[in-house]
Amino acid sequence: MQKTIQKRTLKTRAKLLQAAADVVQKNGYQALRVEEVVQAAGVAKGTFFAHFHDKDALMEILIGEKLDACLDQAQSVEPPKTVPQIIEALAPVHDFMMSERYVFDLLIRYSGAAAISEIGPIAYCFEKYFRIVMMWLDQAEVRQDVSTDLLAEGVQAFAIQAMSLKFCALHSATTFTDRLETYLRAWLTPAA
Amino acid sequence: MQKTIQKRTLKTRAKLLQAAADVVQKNGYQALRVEEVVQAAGVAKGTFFAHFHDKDALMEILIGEKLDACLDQAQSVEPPKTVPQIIEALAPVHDFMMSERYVFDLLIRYSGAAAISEIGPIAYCFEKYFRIVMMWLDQAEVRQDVSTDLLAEGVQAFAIQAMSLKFCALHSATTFTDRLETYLRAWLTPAA
DNA sequence: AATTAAAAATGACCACGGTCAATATTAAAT
DNA sequence: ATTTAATATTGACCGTGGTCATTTTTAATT
Repeated sequence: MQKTIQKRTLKTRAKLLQAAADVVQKNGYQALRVEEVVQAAGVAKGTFFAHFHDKDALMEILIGEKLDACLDQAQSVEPPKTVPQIIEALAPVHDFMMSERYVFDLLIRYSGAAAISEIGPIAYCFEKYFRIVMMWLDQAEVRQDVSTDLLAEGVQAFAIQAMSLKFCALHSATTFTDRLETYLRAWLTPAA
Repeated sequence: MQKTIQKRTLKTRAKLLQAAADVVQKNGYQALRVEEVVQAAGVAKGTFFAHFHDKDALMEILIGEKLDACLDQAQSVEPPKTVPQIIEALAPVHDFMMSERYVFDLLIRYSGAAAISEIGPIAYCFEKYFRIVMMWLDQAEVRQDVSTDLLAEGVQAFAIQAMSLKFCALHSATTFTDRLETYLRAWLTPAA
């Protein structure tokens, strides 16, 4: 006999994911308790950890799914060509990333998290973010002296920087959008 | 009678900090347990939380102190003028920031953490990092079309990006230094 | 020296994430 | 239909961060 997945397994997993989504819906990601999820799903606590390595693994899935949807939304509009257009197009993505401190922290923590040959849902999203921006930049009015790969990586770095500062009381005089615009103008269209 | 600080308080606090430093010395930051610290200090657990709001608050102090020392070290050398020199000068700082995944995560989490009118030790260090880099850039061979403020913020953003990717199995083909050099050349000396 | 009220220390207790040996269920083989 | 071995579920239990009512200590006042 070899490893076969029972139908029950898929059902239980679906119940857990649904229950978790419901719990998040009610009080946000930060407030989620494993105990609450298993009660809502009608299973024992041990079952949870048979399906997800730890609480973070569940969060990665939930947040990853949502972020993926935001990226699809960003990709569905007309490809932006200027800095303000790029920022506007990415707004749904950035808004979700900043929606909760907890979400932002988890995203950063798992942004590059990948065991060998097994990329996590959040790392996958960061790759997708990168690819989308790169495709835009290929057709946009930006500097041509460096590769679009590099430019796209920079956009990501600056977006994260601007989001970090958004959570900081000290620097909150400037808005996220204004700050990101300043960064990206200097990065994408230097010596203007 | 008004709030007066007893001599005992300072002594206990010093004992806790010394004990914590010893514990970190032995097994690193990640492995530190509050229970171990209070035992080494010879006080009760409750005392710990009378002195520090939570475990993170202690970590902020310990890691902040160390990072501050690294920044002093960076500042003690001849002001760098080129990108490779800047990277070399910052090496002690970056090395410490990347020394443990736990350290890096905590640094990011508290990089902008500041209650109104009370800046934390780590946020203070990020300010210091920023000021040092800004001073260097004022005298360095870099682009002049944007402010050194902005350039220094960018250096920080790219350094964090490069460090994040360093912890990622996927992108580990390129070294941290090489990646940061690519970023900073494009950022500080565009259209070359 | 005795009194006293603020300040500090204590440790039993709780919350919550995570473990694992024991039990129950599934589905393939007979 | 029965057996059987892999697979899934269970819930008591543990580790560790954090709380708080109670007790002890300090230092100013009489």
